[in-house]
Amino acid sequence: MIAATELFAQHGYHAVGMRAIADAVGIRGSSLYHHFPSKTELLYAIAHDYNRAFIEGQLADLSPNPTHAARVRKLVYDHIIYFHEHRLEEAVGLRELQELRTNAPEHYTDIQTYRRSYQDAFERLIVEGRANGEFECDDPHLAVLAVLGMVNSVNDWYRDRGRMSIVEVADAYADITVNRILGAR
Amino acid sequence: MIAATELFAQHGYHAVGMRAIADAVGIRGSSLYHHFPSKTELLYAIAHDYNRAFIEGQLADLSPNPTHAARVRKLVYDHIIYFHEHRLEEAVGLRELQELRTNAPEHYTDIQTYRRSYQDAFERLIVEGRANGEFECDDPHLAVLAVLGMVNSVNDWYRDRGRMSIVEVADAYADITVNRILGAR
DNA sequence: CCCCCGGTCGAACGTTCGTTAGGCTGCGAT
DNA sequence: ATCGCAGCCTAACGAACGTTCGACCGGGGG
Repeated sequence: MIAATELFAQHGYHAVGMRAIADAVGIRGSSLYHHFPSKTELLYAIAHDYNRAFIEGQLADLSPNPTHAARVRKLVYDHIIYFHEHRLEEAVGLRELQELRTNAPEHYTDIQTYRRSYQDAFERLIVEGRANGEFECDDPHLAVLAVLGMVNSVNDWYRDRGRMSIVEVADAYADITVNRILGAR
Repeated sequence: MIAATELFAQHGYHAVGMRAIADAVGIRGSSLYHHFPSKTELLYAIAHDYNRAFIEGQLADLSPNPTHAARVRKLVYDHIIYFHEHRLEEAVGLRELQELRTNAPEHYTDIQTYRRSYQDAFERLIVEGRANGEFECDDPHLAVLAVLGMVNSVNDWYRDRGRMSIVEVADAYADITVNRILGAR
């Protein structure tokens, strides 16, 4: 399954055949059907496992952080680190969702539910932080979308051999999110 | 070509066959080869025309704006409006670039040059604005990447029947960019 | 009037696609 | 010792893929 993830991430779902995936793990194409009932289900398995692991990990342990600002900072920081470590799954999970939408709608809505719960939790954090005076922010809903767009785009340009390390980027983006976009006092 | 753009945007480059494109314009698959020498070149034509039109339009008339803050605001605002009006081309131009990268590298670098010139112009604006005291911003390069990620993600969630109109979103994002991320005084 | 040629067509090329069917092998449980 | 079964295999299915070829059709210029 991780072989399929790499191939999907690199070439795209439709550009990779079952035989190519099988080659990557040293078996024949037909043998894949003993592990996954169809190519679509294989894609779903990748996207589902990845989203589930990411979101459950992210939402698990926010309470130890004393302030909402610290929680948001940790959320953004961990988000970027996790996305970088799992950038292949992420590329598949985002780019090929359209495929699930048209070929397996119930699996699509399933994954959308996960993503939505993450976005909602994030927004709740901002609303609460604004209510107790930590944040100064006109539109929490829009702020979440802006922040998520920002952090999700890191993998589009970040390269390991670049000017900054990934932890420096994560730190800087967490700063921008909390101190700038959310206007923490 | 606009028919091909719609199909590529909706289903992805590899999921759409030449015969499907031909059907959409009322001819047979083989007739397409009198207009484009190959499927790859058709994709390139779409991506190239779109990127060229967008970037030349964006960088044309910034000088009338008095301050750098006003220029950045207009850039972000127009960027979002344009991306929304041409969201199909944009989806193709971004998502299928990988295809050009592996199948037609010289066309890929060609388009990357366009995108890079846009990013550089944006960054220059921020550097200058910081130099004359309009902006307060630690890392202009990172700020550009953050802003571009933010504005490029609008089409992933924006729907015409939603809470806000596209001009309201463009306004709000321009505000966030100038007043928050760039810390305009 | 005829000729040229851009545009379209049907047919076919060889390849690859996702998927199925049936058979072989080797291991763990009974 | 025997059974069941997971896992892999080869072979094949019909369909679709990108692309090429040669022919035909219609209209504008000589």
